[in-house]
Amino acid sequence: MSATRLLVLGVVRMYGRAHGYQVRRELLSWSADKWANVAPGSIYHALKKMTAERLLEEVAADAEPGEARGPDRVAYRLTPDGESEFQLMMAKSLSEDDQSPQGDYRLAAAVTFLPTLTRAKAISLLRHRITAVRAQEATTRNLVEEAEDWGQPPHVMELYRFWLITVEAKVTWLQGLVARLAGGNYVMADDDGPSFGFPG
Amino acid sequence: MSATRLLVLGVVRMYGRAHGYQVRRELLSWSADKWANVAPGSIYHALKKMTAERLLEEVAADAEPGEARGPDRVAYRLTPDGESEFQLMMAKSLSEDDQSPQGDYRLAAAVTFLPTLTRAKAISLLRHRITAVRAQEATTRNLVEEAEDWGQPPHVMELYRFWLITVEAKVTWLQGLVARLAGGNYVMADDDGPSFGFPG
DNA sequence: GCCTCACTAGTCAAATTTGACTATCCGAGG
DNA sequence: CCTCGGATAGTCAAATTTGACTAGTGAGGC
Repeated sequence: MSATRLLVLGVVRMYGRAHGYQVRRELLSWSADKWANVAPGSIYHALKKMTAERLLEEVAADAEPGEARGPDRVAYRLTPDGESEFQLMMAKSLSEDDQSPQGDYRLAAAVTFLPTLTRAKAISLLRHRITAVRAQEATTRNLVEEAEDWGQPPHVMELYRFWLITVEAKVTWLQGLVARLAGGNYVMADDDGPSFGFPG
Repeated sequence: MSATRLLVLGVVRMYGRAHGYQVRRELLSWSADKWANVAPGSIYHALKKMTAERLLEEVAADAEPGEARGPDRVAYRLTPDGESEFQLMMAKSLSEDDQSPQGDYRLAAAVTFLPTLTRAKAISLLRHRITAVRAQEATTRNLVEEAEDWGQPPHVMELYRFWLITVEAKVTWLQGLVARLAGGNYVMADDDGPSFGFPG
């Protein structure tokens, strides 16, 4: 659903085992408080919610050498359900463009974890999205071209124009990204070599 | 703060006197549930909140001829405070680009009410925003060009690219809008002729 | 006359988000 | 030894958002 869920799940997954503050720090270091909504409370909430949904499970925090500090320190890791939910959320966030306010933040979150997918999968999901966005683009272009007759105050066309130019930009970027992926950029889950992808 | 507040305040202002369902219908007819977050509950909440803040006041609903239907039907209208708050929100929403998730929805909401401003004011506010967005554009462009060194996994650059292309699109549109305004398009608050602007 | 359907108008509990606030530990400086 | 700042780790009440649900009214069909 929300970008926060995907981000939190993804960060725990990438650490293998993480407690709340670790996730929080990581997300802050990505400035994710800016482009998604990740206030501290939301993170802890997401962790608990997903634990209740059996996507995460609590594990004893590693008592790291020489550390017995501070509060409780519950750590989390993904369950098998969490792993499939993560794959599902990635697929949806990359491929579906639900022109809702949050759509782009989910997209951005998913791109963060892009190397966790195989190259072919990533390309296929993004192509799916391109189709969807293209359809929107066409609809909006029509709106802009025929809006005059439509009984709406003329300045409303500016909104359509704004939408259109945004959507065009998105298509351009998506196509570029697909091209770069197809051209072998980035180390994906099915590549070898120095892996920046996160181990499962 | 939120786009909803501006939308609700603006719709009440444009009707002069409106009850909740009127606002809701109007906003739905703008598909504002898609590009801002206007669920029914938020609208009624905003109305009550702003009433508590003395931006709106309750007035007896016009008992329109032959109607005594349904529930309570409280109507609202702007107080003087509400009027200045509206002007303030318009100014902020148009001129400040707080790269937060909600920034663009506020912008869109404000554009909806653009003709309530004088031409000069609208142009000046938008120019201010262009400056701010340009600064962001430069920052992001740097990020894209120097990201390699930055110790981040390379695919993260795609995020920057996405941000950059979005920001570029926004600048293009803003400049176009300013040009159209400067060229005399749209009937603004200080124009005469068949006014589509909303009477104060 | 009665039933259904759609529109009108709004309520409310539950879910979520916010961000200021609490509390612990560590190291440096005095 | 004491204290003060900063990082660590998280909590919690309040604010906000969500959207399914309630309930009155009129029009049209049978």
